[in-house]
Amino acid sequence: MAPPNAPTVYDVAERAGVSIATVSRVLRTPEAVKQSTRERVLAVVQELGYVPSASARGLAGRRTGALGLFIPGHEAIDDPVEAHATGTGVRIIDDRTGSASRHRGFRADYFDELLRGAELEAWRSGHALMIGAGRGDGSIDDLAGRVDGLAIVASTVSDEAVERLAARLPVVLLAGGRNELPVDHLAVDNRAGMRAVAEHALRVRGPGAVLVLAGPIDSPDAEERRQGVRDALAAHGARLDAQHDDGLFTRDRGRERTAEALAGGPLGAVIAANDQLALGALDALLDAGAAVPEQCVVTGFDGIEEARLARPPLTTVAQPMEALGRTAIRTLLARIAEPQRARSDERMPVTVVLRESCPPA
Amino acid sequence: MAPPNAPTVYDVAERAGVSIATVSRVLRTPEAVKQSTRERVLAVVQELGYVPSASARGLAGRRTGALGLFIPGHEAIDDPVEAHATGTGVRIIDDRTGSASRHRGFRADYFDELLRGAELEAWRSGHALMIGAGRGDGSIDDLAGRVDGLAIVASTVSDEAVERLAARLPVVLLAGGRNELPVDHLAVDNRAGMRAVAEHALRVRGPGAVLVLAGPIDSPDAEERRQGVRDALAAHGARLDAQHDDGLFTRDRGRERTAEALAGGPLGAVIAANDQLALGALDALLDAGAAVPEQCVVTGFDGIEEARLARPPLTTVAQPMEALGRTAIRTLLARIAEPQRARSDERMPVTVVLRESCPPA
DNA sequence: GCACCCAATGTAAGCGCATACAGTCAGAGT
DNA sequence: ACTCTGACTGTATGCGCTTACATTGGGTGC
Repeated sequence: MAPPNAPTVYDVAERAGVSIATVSRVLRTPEAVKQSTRERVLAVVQELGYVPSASARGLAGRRTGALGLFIPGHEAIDDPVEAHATGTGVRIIDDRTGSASRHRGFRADYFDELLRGAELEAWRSGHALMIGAGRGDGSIDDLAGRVDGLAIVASTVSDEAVERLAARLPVVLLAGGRNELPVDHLAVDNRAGMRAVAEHALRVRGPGAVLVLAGPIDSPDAEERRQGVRDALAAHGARLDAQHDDGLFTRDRGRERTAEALAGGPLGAVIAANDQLALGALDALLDAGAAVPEQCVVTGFDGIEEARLARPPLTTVAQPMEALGRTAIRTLLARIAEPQRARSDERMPVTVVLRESCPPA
Repeated sequence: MAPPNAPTVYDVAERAGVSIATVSRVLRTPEAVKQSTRERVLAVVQELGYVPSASARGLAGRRTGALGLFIPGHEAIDDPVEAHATGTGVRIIDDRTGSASRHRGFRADYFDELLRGAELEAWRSGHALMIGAGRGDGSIDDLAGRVDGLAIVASTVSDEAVERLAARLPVVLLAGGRNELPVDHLAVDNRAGMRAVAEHALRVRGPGAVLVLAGPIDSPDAEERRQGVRDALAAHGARLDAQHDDGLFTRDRGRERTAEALAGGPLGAVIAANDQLALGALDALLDAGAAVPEQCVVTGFDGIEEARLARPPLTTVAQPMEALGRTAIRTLLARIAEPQRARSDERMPVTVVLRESCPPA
């Protein structure tokens, strides 16, 4: 069922009555081979089911023909549906409320599109795409040995590792605000996007206080968004009665902090640094019986699918994930083509998506 | 920024004052090297930022250390949010109803988990995971040349291509009912799952007719599910007044057919072969003012996220996608370890998830 | 003190392919 | 008829690593 008898150039060459160089040429530079020869060789290739070894090709050609994308690792699995998968037969569970989340949120919503964009662009350029998920610097080394260029989602790997890798192959860093490293950098316009949505929220907010859920203090992205909120607050006149929370990027955090704030008085707006926090805020507001958006408007950031499907649909700032993926690959290709070009530091535009949770004025 | 000066074993060996064989041993079989030597070599590896070339290793070792997963290709991109991504700055759009879908449904909901499972398992076994998306037999050849084993989602590649590849390396076919090919096969228990959910639907159905949305006639999966419905109908007494539709797997199809059926009289149950169809049925029922589940119950199949978030939440049969991914890799590893083992043909269990659209009795 | 053995390391031979370089040969030019 | 040119094709080398086999040198047992 799986004999390790893969044919090589030698087999093809012998059978076609040519040298291995000709076989190689037929595959790499077909126009350099006489048509009759080419056809004969291709026929043998077909007949033998010959597939060139990427290893040999990579070694001889000093390039692997693959590009890498390194994303944060998966969370542990803890899924009631999945857990069953070890048994047999059919199991029936009661999940009437649809609460049995499959614990994937972040990954599926955020990275799948990135991956799609990257893969599409890699394919266009004739490269394969190899993805790796962050599980320590070791795993990225493994990836690095297999590719001609590497796109790394920020915060998955230490700065030192990035620098070390960058000395070996083209690297582009994705997202994250930092860009002190001597590598190409690609991010979204967190600050402007956040400012835009925050200004809108402040403009249409209800009568209560403003709550800012600003996210982790050690996240460069969160920091830029925080700055965007400051811009918006400043633009709306000196000091607002804004409450502020620095913390996790989780839905639970959003719910807790919003509930706490509500205990201190009515809220007129919740401005969250990501969609998870905003969804948590929605949870708390609905629990407390506060009408969204009539009494309190809510905004998020990221544009995950769950925000769209929330009730009410969540106003947010959509990141162009697919475009990010595409651009990351393009940046990589540009550097591969021209190693000495100036370090790029691109910002991708974002889109404020106005939905029911904070509708147009 | 990207000097092509990657250090090799020779550099490390020279600097550490050993032979390249010793360097290789330190990395492959550390226990075979004296501790003092090992430490000296590792120090140099660290210092030079040495990363072994996967190509050279693959060529010399006759294995790439990578496994492949081949999934259906991406759909064309047609996304109002994404389309903006070529400009700059911040754009604002009005999507109050949350209808600006990002056109990813299938991919994100279905394959991300598969990918996660596969990757997790590959990582555990010390393999890298390479994913490829179906764009013709050519692209899978490219993948095949890079990996030690290949998991292929059925219906992405022709049977001939699968056979050809299987002659070269271990292959496992995922999903799909067919299994005539001489390769390992892995699927879910479509029939039993469908029978279980259909029996439940028939048991709790409303007073109207039963509509079966059976999916494409050329899909092996759909055929198995169709059989499951037949089983359920038979178990519920000979002939039911069931209407039947064979066709696409899309939401629009579900909506259309359900609307047509409703025009002919009230429905008591809609049993769909996948979640997209079921969601379409929900659309049509809500349009028509039919109460779900009071008047008509609805069931789907797959367990995509959107089913959980639908209103009402959709009763469905969840596939253990992550477990499928894991098992696919395990199957591959088993065959790599023992090429002559018997062809495996495993069925994974499914979970009927009862939600509001067809609640427990 | 000598033959032996084993642990540690070195030597050398490829792995399958790309490619620089060296033919070969038919037709063009003189 | 002879050289020259260019289109094709063959020869030979090496990419960076793994690994079978050879070598070395210190114990061990007698």
